[in-house]
Amino acid sequence: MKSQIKWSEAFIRTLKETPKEAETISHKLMLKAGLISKVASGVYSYLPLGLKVLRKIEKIVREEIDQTGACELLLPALQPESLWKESGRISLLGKDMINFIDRHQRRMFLGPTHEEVIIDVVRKRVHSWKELPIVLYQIQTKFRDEVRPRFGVVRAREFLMKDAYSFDADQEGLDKNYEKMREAYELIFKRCGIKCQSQKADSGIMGGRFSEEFVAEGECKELEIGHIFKLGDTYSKKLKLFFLDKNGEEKPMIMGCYGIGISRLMAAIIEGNYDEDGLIWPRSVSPYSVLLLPMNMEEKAIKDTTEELYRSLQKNNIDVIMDDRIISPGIKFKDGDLLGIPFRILIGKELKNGKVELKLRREKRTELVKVEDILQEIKKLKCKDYQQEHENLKARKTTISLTTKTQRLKE
RNA sequence: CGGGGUGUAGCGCAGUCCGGUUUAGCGCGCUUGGUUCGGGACCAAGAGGCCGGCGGUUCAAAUCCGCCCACCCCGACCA
Repeated sequence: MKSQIKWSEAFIRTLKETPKEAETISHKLMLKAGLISKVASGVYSYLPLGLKVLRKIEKIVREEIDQTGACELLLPALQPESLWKESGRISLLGKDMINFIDRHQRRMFLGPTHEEVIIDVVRKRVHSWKELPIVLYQIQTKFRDEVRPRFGVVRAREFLMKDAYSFDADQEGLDKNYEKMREAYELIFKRCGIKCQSQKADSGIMGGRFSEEFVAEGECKELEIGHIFKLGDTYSKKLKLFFLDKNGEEKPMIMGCYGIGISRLMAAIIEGNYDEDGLIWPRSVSPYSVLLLPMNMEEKAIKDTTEELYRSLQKNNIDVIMDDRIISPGIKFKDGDLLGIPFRILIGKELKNGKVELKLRREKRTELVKVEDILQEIKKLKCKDYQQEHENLKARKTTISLTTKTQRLKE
């Protein structure tokens, strides 16, 4: 996906009026800014801008989950009934499971979750305590025929999810992996720019002994964006996921599973970051970092400077979108605000003084910057993000060492 | 699934109660020409609708009746 683009060539269609189907902020803004397009109730297309955000979120999720030592894989959406008969969960999930009969008269499901499939993968190739622990994850589309889809992407029938599964020889192992995952979650949500709380939860259809859900705070009141479970040996026993321990005894693996609703996370981020003019993306997930806003592309000096900045930002690996449309400025301002790109560089009347105007979407203030300094200025501001990243890294190390200490104390 | 609501042009709406002056309008958007150009510009001329679908009542239906469909909201559940 292009990290720099001309507006005229991007497939961006904003809406001046909000479609009446939307009532919540995130739903309204996603439609207005042209992030998504509804296909059916609870079924959405992600337009280029929306996909860009989704990919940025995925990137953060991958980085943090990889950091825990988990390995990414990709499981099928299509699942045979036989596996589900083994786990006995068909009646539990009930009508939420989308199913059909294939041409050979076999019933197939569109995966609402992947415990059955991942266990099948693991049980076919892991048989010894020496191979444990194992932690696997994927980012994939889930299908659930929700009774009542709502709020756009918040509760959809087809949605993107990160789901991880841990396999351990014993409860202590599970506790350790669970803890690691929980720490990763905290970092993920922090990096995505949302405040989150974890709380004990009902394990629901997942079963197991213990679970916690991560709830986004703020106006989206209690939106659950992540859930982690200590599953124990329930699934292992049913699906015959056994291994031989040190004494040669056959034992069920101890499992945990960990989900994050990626598409829902996107909605949660919006709920916590907007104003009356539109979206305000946290820098980490914004579709582009910089918006170049030339007042008039038909004026040579403005056009040349804009294109020069476009190239130099590009060269410096900074995501940039250039509003090269030949339309009245008001539209550019409104669209720009609606899209919520963190940095806006306006190229206009100050150019005769050798200056452009820098504005942060989140702030009201505009700053005049010399054309030749603007790149450094942007880099400097972005640098603050890197510092934030470092702090996150430090936080990660601290929490991990703290955990280790706590564990030692327990021992 | 239970309860409530909506369906008229791409989007937002009026008209529906009380059937006929309606050739079904308005705003935005769209097309063409011109003037504009620092916060969704202006003028002019256009294009675009079996009024969600099917059936019924009637001389006559967007409007009344029946059935169906789609979508939204509240509830239980979820990422």
